Amino acid sequence: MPQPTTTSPSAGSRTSDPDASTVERLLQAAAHAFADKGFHATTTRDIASGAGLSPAGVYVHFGSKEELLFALSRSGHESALRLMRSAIADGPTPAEQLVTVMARFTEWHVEQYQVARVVQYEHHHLTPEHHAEVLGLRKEMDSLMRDVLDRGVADGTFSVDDSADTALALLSIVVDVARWYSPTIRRTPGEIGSTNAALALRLVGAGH
Amino acid sequence: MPQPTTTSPSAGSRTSDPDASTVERLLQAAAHAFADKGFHATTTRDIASGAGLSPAGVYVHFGSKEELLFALSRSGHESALRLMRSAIADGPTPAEQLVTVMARFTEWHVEQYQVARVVQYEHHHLTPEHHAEVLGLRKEMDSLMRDVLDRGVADGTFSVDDSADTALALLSIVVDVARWYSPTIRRTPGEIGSTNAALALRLVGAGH
DNA sequence: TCGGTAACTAAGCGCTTGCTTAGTTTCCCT
DNA sequence: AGGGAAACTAAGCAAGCGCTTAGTTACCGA
Repeated sequence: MPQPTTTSPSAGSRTSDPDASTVERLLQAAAHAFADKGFHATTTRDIASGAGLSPAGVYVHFGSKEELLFALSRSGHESALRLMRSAIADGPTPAEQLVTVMARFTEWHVEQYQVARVVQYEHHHLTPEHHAEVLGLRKEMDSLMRDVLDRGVADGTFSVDDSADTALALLSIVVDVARWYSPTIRRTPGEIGSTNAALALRLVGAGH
Repeated sequence: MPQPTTTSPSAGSRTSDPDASTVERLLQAAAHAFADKGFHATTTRDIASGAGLSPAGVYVHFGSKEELLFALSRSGHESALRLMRSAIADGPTPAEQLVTVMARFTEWHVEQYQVARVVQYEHHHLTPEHHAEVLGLRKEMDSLMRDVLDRGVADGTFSVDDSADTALALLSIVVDVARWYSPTIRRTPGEIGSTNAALALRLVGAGH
């Protein structure tokens, strides 16, 4: 009964697009709930009703609540990494790479702020095995950012004391968006993105 | 029976200084557990055994788990605010105020990283009333930082596009320390503090 | 000396949790 | 037409949760 003709089992508080597939709706509902209340404060019943299913319906598609978190966390990390890589590939110079990666990665944190929150703040609730896998992706983000800085230092456009410290600060500015952003804020993703890109240029001494 | 002569009721995993008062030990154990696993993943039994008490012993001193979080969150916010104010009072110029506030506030996030994590990441689990009280303290932090920037812009030492955006980025760099710091890291609080202070000077265009 | 008070524990209550089981419906392949 | 797999629900189980109750111990002022 994929499309019931009359009413759905829990007419309550659906938090996901009713036209999406069941797996997609479960991921959306889980992202919504995990971002809002955190992994442990979210019940499998929250997720089920958010996806328009009975409590048992979750387990047709995912073996556990943690498996849902892992699916969300892994795909979130992968799309963040993909976005960073393509932003860097698009910039001909380190300065343009830095601006593009800061702007687009910031915009992603705003537009996908629920997924971003799960990615940045819920990954330590994964099982040790899943956590280790995701940590590898996080280290890759870090070194992508550091490599941009190192290239800019090498060709003389950037001047930074320590590229690891500076990369961490740049990522802090971006990651923290997922903490403070709320959809009630009136600034657009593009505005926040270009603000952070401009701050990045100052941090690497490329404004002067 | 404040000092049992033989063995304590739960000889298990005490996480707090056994010489401190019971209330102090409860706060320490709660800070430890909330920082490590988050508010909802922490059980009152974790806190009790961390403080060397039976599960019921918590309720002699605190009415609920949330009341413990509130006590921790409020006193944490208050000591953070006190620290910011005194750092600003100690600096004769906006540039020195910025350096001091960034260095000391960063050091606090490192040295008190368990309390800092609770302060920065657990406050949304408070009741609406308690949350509102703490939000007032957080806004005060924000405007303290913005005021430093505005004074530096006014006297010509800083050049920033938007003091609110820049203040947010500066606080992001500091707050994010509570996310990434771990006691296994070999850098000292002083080193991390002066790194962040130097980054701050670059962000406000005071390095020239 | 002794009554009151505060700090504490053993036991457990009622509820919610993650997840399972057994069964129903729908659809598709032959 | 009819058999089987897949998607789903109703009901509920065992465990763990926050917190309470009833009682014990230790201490302190009169």
